[in-house]
Amino acid sequence: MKKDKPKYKQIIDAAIIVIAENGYHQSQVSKIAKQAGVADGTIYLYFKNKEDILISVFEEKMEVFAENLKQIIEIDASASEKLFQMIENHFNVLASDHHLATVTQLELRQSNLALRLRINAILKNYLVLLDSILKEGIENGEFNEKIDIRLARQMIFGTIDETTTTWVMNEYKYNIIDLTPKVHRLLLNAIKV
Amino acid sequence: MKKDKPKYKQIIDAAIIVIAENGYHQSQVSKIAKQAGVADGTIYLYFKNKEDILISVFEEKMEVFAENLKQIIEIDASASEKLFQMIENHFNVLASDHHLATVTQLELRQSNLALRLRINAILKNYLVLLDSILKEGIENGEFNEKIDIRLARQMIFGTIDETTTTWVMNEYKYNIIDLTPKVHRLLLNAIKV
Amino acid sequence: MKKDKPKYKQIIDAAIIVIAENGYHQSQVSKIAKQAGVADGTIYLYFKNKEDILISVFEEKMEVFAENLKQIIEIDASASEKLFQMIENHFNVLASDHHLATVTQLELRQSNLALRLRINAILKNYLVLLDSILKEGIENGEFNEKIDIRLARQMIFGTIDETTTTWVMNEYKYNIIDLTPKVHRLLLNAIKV
Amino acid sequence: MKKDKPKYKQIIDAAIIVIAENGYHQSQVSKIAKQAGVADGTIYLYFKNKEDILISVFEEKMEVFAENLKQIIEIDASASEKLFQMIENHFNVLASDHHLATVTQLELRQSNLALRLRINAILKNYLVLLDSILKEGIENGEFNEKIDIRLARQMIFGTIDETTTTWVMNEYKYNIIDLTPKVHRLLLNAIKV
DNA sequence: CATGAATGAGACTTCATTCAT
DNA sequence: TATGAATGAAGTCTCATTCAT
Repeated sequence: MKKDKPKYKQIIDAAIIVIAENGYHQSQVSKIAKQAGVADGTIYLYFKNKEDILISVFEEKMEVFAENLKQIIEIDASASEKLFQMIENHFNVLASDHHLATVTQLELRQSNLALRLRINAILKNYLVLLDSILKEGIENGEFNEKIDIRLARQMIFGTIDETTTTWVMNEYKYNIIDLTPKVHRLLLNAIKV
Repeated sequence: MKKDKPKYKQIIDAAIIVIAENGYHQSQVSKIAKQAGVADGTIYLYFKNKEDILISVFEEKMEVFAENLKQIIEIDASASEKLFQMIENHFNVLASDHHLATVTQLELRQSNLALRLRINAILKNYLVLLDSILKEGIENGEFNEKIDIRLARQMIFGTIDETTTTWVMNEYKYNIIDLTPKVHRLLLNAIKV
Repeated sequence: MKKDKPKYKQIIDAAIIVIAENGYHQSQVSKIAKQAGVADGTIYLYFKNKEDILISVFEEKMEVFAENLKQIIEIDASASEKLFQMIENHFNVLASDHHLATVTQLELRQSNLALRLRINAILKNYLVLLDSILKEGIENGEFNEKIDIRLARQMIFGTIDETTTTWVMNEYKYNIIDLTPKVHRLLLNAIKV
Repeated sequence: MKKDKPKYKQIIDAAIIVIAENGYHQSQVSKIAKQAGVADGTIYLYFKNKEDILISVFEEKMEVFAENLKQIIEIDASASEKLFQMIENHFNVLASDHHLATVTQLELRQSNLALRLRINAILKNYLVLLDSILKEGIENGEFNEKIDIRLARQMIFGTIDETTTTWVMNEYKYNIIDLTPKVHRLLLNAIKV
């Protein structure tokens, strides 16, 4: 499996650094290769093309979110508590890696539509997990049974995303993790019974 | 004033069509000129450069949102009702011009960071108006005085944006205007007393 | 006669100023028109095309050199004295109009080959007059009869030109008129008996 | 070192041929690449931009003049003899490569001012060597101690340049090398005791 | 005579990808 | 596996000139 070879991760990590520091349109394959300490051609032994690098960057990192979220779902707690954990986790991961935050919130969005559609497909797994929290909350009477799950999911994701992007655009001036309780309360208000 | 000359609007409208139909990166100046029925060089009598066309597209169209929102604010109605109108207006404008919807929700986001920052500056006016609805609601006791206005604004905008983008990505399969009551109720729940 | 109309000279003078201040490649027709206080199209009522403006600039100004030189030739003086006057006159004209000096020594040389060949044709008249000074000097025994007139002319013109260009490139730091005696002595040495 | 790679010289030589045959303004990078037998992009592996090609052309070729002149200075001969050799060498190099002659005397002068200033800086080395011949002649009593070295240098260079340009403009109709004795005698007269 | 809005051809440079070593 | 030199397609913008008013 290519993904397990050291150079694969080496290139992914190099890509995040290069994109965060130079911006999407200034992140040439040669720059990524240099940062990764390999030759340009070597990139193509591990990735089909440039787009494949970017998708893989997203894939690898979304996995972290999804992994964490899976664990959160499995803990023994209320749906509301799980929602809290989810928000906190989201903020935590990005707060601990500003390069990653810049890349996912700003730079990767400049990619072409095709890439963004593929990224959305990856995101879907994350959103499905979010759905399961919502369903659980409705079933156990924590959340209002009348809410439209799809809309609620879009609200939650839209709010987290907008909050994070604003934080990145403000150059991490404040600690985004501190926003968790407020964001949680706001969203909970919207969906609770 | 250049903006009042017919060719100015002609080019703006052509740009929206070309970008919506070809995608951001396949919208060459020559294509826009052809669609507008002018020579390539004529574009540069009305716009400084290609980026200037895109900013102007956004500026011109955001004006519509902002204008409408200003009128909404001035009507004699509750803050809740104004919020409803705002959401409905947002959906209305984009539902009535799918080209515009595609451009603002998908294509323009592929622009480089510099352009996006300028677009954000334009958006600010819109967000300021949204703030005033929130303030009014808090003052007259409709909305919870404990809510953080900035967060509430990010939630509202994030939700509307995410909802609209999902609708565009689903190729306008359903009527987004119909979502207004549900979206409104959800958001209102989050902020009402 | 077009040349006698006020706008003709107006445009010629504007061209010199614009070229001197902006450089050859930054001297668009529209800039010259603006400086002359006429519309772009008006230029084409007086000049066939842009090249025609530049040739006319040269023609008009070379006329001054040639006129002066003709008078110098006609005065009652030795050939050596006439050579002195010629050098002095050349330096005088350019020293009294730095814009003109910049244009003839630096900017006009960037024109294309075709234009430069036409300029050379105009120069010929000037060189013919120089030839007549040389012939006179040889005939009356002032200059060495063995010198090759064509070569001597090239030396004299080459020296004056190189001297002037150096002065312009040094941004008129010193007074070029003061060089006249030294230049004269040097050239005279080369051709005297 | 890029300059030592075969393609570097290949491109320089191609540039001289293309410029001589098509003129400065008709020498597109693609033409030079084609003549050199490489892809357009390859040019940019060896040169920063188009201007860099032109400067390098001049640099490479001026080196020949300067190298030869250095050897001339070192030979055991009178300053007058060295001056002769210098003139002859100058004529020899250009007579043996008409393409080069056209490029240096006519085409390269159409370049913009910035490029010409850089070319002048390269020329300076050549002029410094010429100065040392003059100084030597003055010290050993061959040349008049009263001459102004800078002026004498400008005369010598101006004369050689004007002579060569005239020859090129006359399309090499006569053998410029044959002019050496006459030019030498003329210039020597000007500066000898 | 004068205007000035409109035209449209034309070239430098970048960079993802390949392939011989 | 790994290299890195070479490829070549593709697009923005300028500006001399025209012509309807």
